[in-house]
Amino acid sequence: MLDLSYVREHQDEIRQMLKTRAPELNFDDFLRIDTDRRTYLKDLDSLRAEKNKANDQITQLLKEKKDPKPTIASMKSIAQKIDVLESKVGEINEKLNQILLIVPNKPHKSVKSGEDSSKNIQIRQSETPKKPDFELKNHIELGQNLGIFDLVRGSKIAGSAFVVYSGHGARLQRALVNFMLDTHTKDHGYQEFWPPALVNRASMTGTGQLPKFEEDMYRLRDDDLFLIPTAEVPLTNLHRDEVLKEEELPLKYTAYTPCFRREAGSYGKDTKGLVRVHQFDKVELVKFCKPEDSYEEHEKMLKDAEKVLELLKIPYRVMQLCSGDMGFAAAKCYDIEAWAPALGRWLEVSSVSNFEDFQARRANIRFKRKATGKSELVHTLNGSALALPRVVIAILENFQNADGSLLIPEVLRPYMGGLTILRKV
RNA sequence: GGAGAGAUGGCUGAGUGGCCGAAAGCGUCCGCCUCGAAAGCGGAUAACCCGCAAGGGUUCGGAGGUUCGAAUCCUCCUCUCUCCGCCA
Repeated sequence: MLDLSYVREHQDEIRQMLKTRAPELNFDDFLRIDTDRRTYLKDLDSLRAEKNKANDQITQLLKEKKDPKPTIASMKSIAQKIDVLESKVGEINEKLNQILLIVPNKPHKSVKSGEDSSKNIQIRQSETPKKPDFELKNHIELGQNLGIFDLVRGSKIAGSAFVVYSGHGARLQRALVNFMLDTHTKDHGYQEFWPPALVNRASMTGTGQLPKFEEDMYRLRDDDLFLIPTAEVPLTNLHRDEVLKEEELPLKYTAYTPCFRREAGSYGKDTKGLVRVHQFDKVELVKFCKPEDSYEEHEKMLKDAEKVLELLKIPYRVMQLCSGDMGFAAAKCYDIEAWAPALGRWLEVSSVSNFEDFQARRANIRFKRKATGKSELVHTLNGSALALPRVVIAILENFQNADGSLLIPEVLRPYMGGLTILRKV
């Protein structure tokens, strides 16, 4: 959510931003509603001041044992006027808030403007992926041959785009989760959490999934709960409606959770194998920090996420997203993409975003600044580190041998009971 | 699922119709003291909205209602705690 007075004072900038990021929004309507609201609010304030004065008079009269009847009568008529105006203001507030909640964040000045991913900028690349001297099998064939996951049965027990891992594949999930969590807690100083996978409407609104993207979420209608699409939601909402202490910032949190995405409207895209599934596992990083630190913390978080791929020795590149390719709530975003040689594609395995105060304003997350004694909104950041299925794809396709066996990345071996190579069953 | 109790500032907690934006304590900040600190003493300290300011307004879990007037009374909702039931 943007700051209303900022919007008011930077109309041209916001109008320009909405053109690319939310063309369906009628900005003039919005401004008109805002003006109306301010007019009514002023009237309401002065009426209330009158009422309060009358109220004091009544108190005084009662104390002096004089007759308060005439003052009570005039106060009654003021109260009626207030009632009318209050309901009007209530309606307007509702309208304004509804709009404000679907206005996307404005990109940071370092973000290039552009329509889609073609305008993204490559920041760096770990190494040039090397071409093997044998014919590569894709991850689906490898996975099936090695017996580590089963899409047909996933589809039988849940539906299409659900997967069941088995045997060494199941253990690989566990290994990846533990490896990633250990890396972030021991080497990068994040505090570990194990949050609920179901959250309420307020939480989903706080991080920006609602109200705009309700269609993309799995929802439990009877209880009005939502399956989390990412651990960002519960982790960020840990501090919803809280005032943090300046000296405890930045807070660095990490969690493994399953993630659930309906992927409504994306049928036909990436339908192959593990690239896009409805339920997947992910280790997430979340930070709360002071506004002046957020861009530095953003770069650090990116490095923390990259480190996982470095350790796994998976080729990757870092892209900076252009304005049109960024998510709704982000002010700046990097994607990390892992190389999948058999698919011949870079696969997004992480998205590292700085939301500035966009989520903090929605979720009311503040900190008390010592120098001023005032509370301010924090900046929130998050990044995947990493999403598992595409990492599995990258491992399978990069570490396969000519005979169809799979080399286990060195850092994972301790988590796989010392297993170094996975052979056909 | 049933019965009862509760929700007040950064935190704990008093307040049962007007003198309450709210006692007290903790915490925090400033000053005194000290070589410095601790302790002690004195003072300040909720958030938000409108306004250049003076000032005005809103907010006691949320939404309605009663009343001239609600933290306080009534209704509904949410959450927390205790007991019972069920259960991994």
